[in-house]
Amino acid sequence: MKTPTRNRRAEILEAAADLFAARGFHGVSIEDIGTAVGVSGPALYRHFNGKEALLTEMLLDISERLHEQGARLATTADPDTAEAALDALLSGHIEFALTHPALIRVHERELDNVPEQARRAIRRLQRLYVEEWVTVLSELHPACPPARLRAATHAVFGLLNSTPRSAGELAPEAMAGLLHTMARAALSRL
Amino acid sequence: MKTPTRNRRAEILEAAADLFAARGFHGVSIEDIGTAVGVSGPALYRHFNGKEALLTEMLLDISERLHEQGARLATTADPDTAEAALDALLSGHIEFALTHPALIRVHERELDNVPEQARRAIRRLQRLYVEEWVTVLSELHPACPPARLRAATHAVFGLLNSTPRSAGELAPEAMAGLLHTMARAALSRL
DNA sequence: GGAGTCTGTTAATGATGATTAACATCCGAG
DNA sequence: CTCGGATGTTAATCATCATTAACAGACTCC
Repeated sequence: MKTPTRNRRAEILEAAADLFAARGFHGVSIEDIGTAVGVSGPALYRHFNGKEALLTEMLLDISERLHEQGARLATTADPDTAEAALDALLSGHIEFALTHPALIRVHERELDNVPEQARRAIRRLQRLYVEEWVTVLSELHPACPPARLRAATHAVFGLLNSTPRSAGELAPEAMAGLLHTMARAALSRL
Repeated sequence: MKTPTRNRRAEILEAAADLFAARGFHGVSIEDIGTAVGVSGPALYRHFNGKEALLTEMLLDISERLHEQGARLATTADPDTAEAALDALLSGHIEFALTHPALIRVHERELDNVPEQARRAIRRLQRLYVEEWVTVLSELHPACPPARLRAATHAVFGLLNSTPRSAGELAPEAMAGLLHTMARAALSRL
């Protein structure tokens, strides 16, 4: 029985993400998560070392995906294509946020519940992701100081990550277009 | 002893806001809050009916302040001054977010931990606040469907409320200016 | 100068919840 | 077959917490 095992972990992570997003890390019990995947309670310890370990793996995974995606899409040293790189970053982030609203929410909110060491690793990945944006933006706004570009990047993340809050108001494609337009405009005047 | 009493409640609410913002509602104990204001634990029950009641009052207060502020600043039926009204709404919200980052954070995150009835009241105030923005925006973008304006408003809130996350990167005045500029730009193209 | 209200304090009380123990199944490998 | 590992189950265990009880000082008003 090697193959079915792969799924359990993923199933658990997915269910836990939804629950954490809805009620917060401390608002969800191990038992809740177990129930959500059809097993009950302590069974989760066969797959994770504990509740914190579960959250840690979730956040590390998200941060890695965003960072990796960012590194792939921002690969542009050329000012001519900086515009294109920014559009790619925007589309990538929007796609992720619309596809995985629960993950975005958890990523935004639960870092403090991760044990110190892992938290540092996660923060590093987040920082690297931000720097990818800053690099692209600095080509578009050479005169703008890095601190300002960083703050602007965080602000745009706030805008793009608003998705989970306004869910259902608009169709996904319309929402994607709107977010892209707004973010693009917000970043045009720095 | 009439005067000192007034403070306790405010003190408690303030300390609780900071703690909730930092660790989340379920991550903070009554004892923690007590300690933060220099009394210990059950003393809080002399001022609030319980932990949920405390959070409820906090969120109601925030929602009321934002709504009241919005109603005051958006008072404009005139398309000529819609621009000015929007600027006022922006400045007001930014001022609030920069002055009370903890409150903004709690307001954004903890609604689900409020008991049903109060939650409805809070949601109503939030909805009214959004509608104030939508009203102003609809004068600036008459062709834009309301659902889109609402989504855009939520997105801008996400941008403006990014404050707690990028704290310290920039001086408050610089941050205020940046957020205003970005939000203005984001809302110009709908 | 005492009754009453306000605020606090320190011990229960009772739940809830994370984690671990002890005890089954199932299944593939040899 | 049968041994071992992977997965689960249920019954402890041990903390942490919200909330309530019982008791005490302080200050106001009469």
